[in-house]
Amino acid sequence: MASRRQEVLTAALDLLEEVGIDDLTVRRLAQRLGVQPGALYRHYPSKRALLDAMVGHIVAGAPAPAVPAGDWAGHLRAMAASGREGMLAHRDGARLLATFYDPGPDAVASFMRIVEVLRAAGAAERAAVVATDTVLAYVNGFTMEEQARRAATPRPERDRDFQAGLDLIIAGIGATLPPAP
Amino acid sequence: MASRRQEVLTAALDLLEEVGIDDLTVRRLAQRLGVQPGALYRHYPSKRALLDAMVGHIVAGAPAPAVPAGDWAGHLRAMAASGREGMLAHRDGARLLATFYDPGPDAVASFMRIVEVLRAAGAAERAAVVATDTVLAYVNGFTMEEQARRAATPRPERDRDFQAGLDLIIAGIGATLPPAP
DNA sequence: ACCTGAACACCGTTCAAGT
DNA sequence: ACCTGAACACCGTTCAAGT
Repeated sequence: MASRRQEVLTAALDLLEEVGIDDLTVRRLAQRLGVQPGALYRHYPSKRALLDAMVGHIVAGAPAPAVPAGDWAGHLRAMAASGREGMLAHRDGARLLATFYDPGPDAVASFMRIVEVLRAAGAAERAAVVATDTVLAYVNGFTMEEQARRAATPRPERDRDFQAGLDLIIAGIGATLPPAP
Repeated sequence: MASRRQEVLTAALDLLEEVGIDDLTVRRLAQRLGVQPGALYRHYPSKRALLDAMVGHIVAGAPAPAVPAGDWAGHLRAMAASGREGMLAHRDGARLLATFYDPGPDAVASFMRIVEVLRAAGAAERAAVVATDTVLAYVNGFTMEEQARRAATPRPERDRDFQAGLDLIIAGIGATLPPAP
């Protein structure tokens, strides 16, 4: 069922967990698959292409949960949480995303969905884009730093701090919106 | 006057500008200095140490400008602007910082200064730390993405968007502070 | 369709030896 | 103090040839 291409990708994701991105090597991956290094180029045209596929798998694996239609803050929180979760779920996930993430049509679509939700709440087009971009930048910056440090602080504290910063941004966005009916 | 160690560092920073971080190689650097690769290890114990020194030079080169004592928002803006500026001033600056930045005593001190300014404005200790961390995460996340895209949008627009997002966060922080006398 | 064998042009790092 | 020469253990990638 699983194509050889799939198996290579899965092995690469496993290897990432074991050795981290710096030691994720074409040759090591080949060894783990019991194959010569050059053989992998049948399945992916370059290491870069493999890393792109890994990133695609990571972002696809963190779908935003359903949120009530009118709840713009809930949408923002859901996007933020699923973005952070997707990165934290994999060793060096944030660095991998930051270095190799090229937003595909799905990412653009989910970005636009958030913008629409904010527009529906009364935000002007530009304000909605700025707000969405700001939350995104915060999520990436926070998670990057969080994962770079060697987990000095326990997870519940980090969750609390993440939420606190996000609430600050959401409060700022809320102040620019017309009051709810 | 300039030590050899300094000259190596300067050459490395020049090379970064020319070829980018991915092609910044010990061997290329040696060639540029007219020297054998191994010779560089007299001056820096490892490539990693060299990169750390480059990061130190970049962060030191972006000092925050003076700001009126009571102006907490001005302090936040100054920190944000100088952080972004320092990264944008060098090719791959954001990626370099994100990957090799280990905050030294200077960075901690300037972080604490901002926290103090917020405390003086009436913020509780934790709220002040959260606010400072949030701005920092935003700056890093925004600049990272800004530099990753191949400068599709012109600089003035990017400045405007950066400011707009920052203002959102500052508005959120302001809402948690007691009103100014 | 998938892999081997073998090469090519590179890496970072070490270390005796030279001046 | 600084550098050479030479090696070591690696990289990513290509490609004819095999099954």
